[in-house]
Amino acid sequence: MDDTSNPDSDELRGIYLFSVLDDEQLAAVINTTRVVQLAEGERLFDHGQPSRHYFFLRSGQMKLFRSSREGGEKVIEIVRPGETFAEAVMFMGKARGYPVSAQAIVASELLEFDQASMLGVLEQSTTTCMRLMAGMSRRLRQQVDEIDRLTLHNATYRLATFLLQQIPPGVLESPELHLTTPKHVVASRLAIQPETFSRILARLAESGCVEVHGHSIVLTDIEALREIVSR
Amino acid sequence: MDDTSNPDSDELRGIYLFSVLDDEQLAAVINTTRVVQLAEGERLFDHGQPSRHYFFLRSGQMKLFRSSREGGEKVIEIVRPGETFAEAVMFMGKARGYPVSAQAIVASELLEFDQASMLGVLEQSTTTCMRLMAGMSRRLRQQVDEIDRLTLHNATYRLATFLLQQIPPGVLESPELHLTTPKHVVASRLAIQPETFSRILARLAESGCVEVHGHSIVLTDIEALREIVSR
DNA sequence: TTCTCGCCTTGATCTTGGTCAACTCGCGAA
DNA sequence: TTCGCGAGTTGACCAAGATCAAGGCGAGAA
Repeated sequence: MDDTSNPDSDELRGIYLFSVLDDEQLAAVINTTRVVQLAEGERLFDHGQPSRHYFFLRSGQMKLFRSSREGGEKVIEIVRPGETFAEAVMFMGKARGYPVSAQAIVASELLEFDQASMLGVLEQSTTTCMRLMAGMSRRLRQQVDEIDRLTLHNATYRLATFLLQQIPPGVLESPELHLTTPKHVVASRLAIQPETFSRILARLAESGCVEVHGHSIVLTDIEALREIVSR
Repeated sequence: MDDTSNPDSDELRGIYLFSVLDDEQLAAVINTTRVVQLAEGERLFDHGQPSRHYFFLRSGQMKLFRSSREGGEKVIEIVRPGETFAEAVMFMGKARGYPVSAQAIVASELLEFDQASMLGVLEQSTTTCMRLMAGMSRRLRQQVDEIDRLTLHNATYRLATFLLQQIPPGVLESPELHLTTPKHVVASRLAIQPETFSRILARLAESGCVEVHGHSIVLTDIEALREIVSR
């Protein structure tokens, strides 16, 4: 499929939120959908900005983050192609605006959906409501896990957990991970400074858990990593 | 109203999830509702335990928390009378179970609702779906705020934020707060050790922001607290 | 009343991870 | 090819908050 084309029914039905909609409902969504192209580093929206849209990432990579006045930045989530984000925002009342900022890590292409049209669909389709609620519920649980890691565990634990999560499903032994995200962004995702991230990774390499060659990380001793995480 | 009685329609309609239900739907909910009494320190459910119910706190106080293997504990939320909790869990699939543990801080009385009956209601009432989604969305935002505070701000900031949030609406000047929760639980809520909590509060008292007498805290200089938070 | 048990406080010390600074490495542009 | 810049790494040092230890204090029981 042409990557820069307008969306068609098939593409939208592949998105979990729209998969059960009938043709008419789908048409209502498509009518208010736009394709958005972002260059590397470009902002999609800012924390606090009134929210009218939610998004589907077709290609590229986005980060959702919070900033502090002193210049600190915490990446809340890294969005990968095929994922939606900001769907949950439409119930917060636009007064409060987006809870995070969104920026393209690399050049990205997105579909921009209208909140109002989605609300109309939700009124008609409890099934879609259920799907959305399931998605929100999953995210809620992830946030609790994140708070758990931030408060009950140290930086090494968080990094080890991250590495294990990156293992593609089905791979059993010594997988080679290719970081598609700059290390300093991963560090922020894990609430670690870049220097500390580098040091911890070096220590893991020294103890034989991993081998690092630039963006490639081979998990040579998965059991040792699991040991760190289960302790 | 008798505090230990079974719930009636009026009480349930006061709960945001049920306020728009018709008599028949309400009856379905009431049929599967139980009153639960907990003594101080008693557990309601544990992290990971299969979830079948969600709850409304009639009286008392509950804490929702995560534990680590080493004995650490992080309070995710303190539940006060009139609030519901674990509503969002019903979409996660019972396989995963409750994302936190729940324990009574003081003797408490709750209403226990059945997830299955609620799912039936949601199928029929998009309005109720909307309410539930609004509630989940609000919680999602709160969690992002929490992650923000944990990663981008220090312990003093978190404590000052907490104190300002405790001000009853309408009070403008030098409010006197009565901690209904043990300080070590508040400390855990803020991801601070009890010793550090005590020290920071002492420092705030010394600098004239607050006056502490046991469980009573007078905010003598709200502006100074706001200054800490807005920096 | 006195005893006792937790909660809280305070002091001393330690540790993790942050900060500051210097340097390397690769890559794209001129 | 060289230059320049940004990402990453490494070292030295620092500080916020944790940990360990010792009392104090107040509420409930005897």
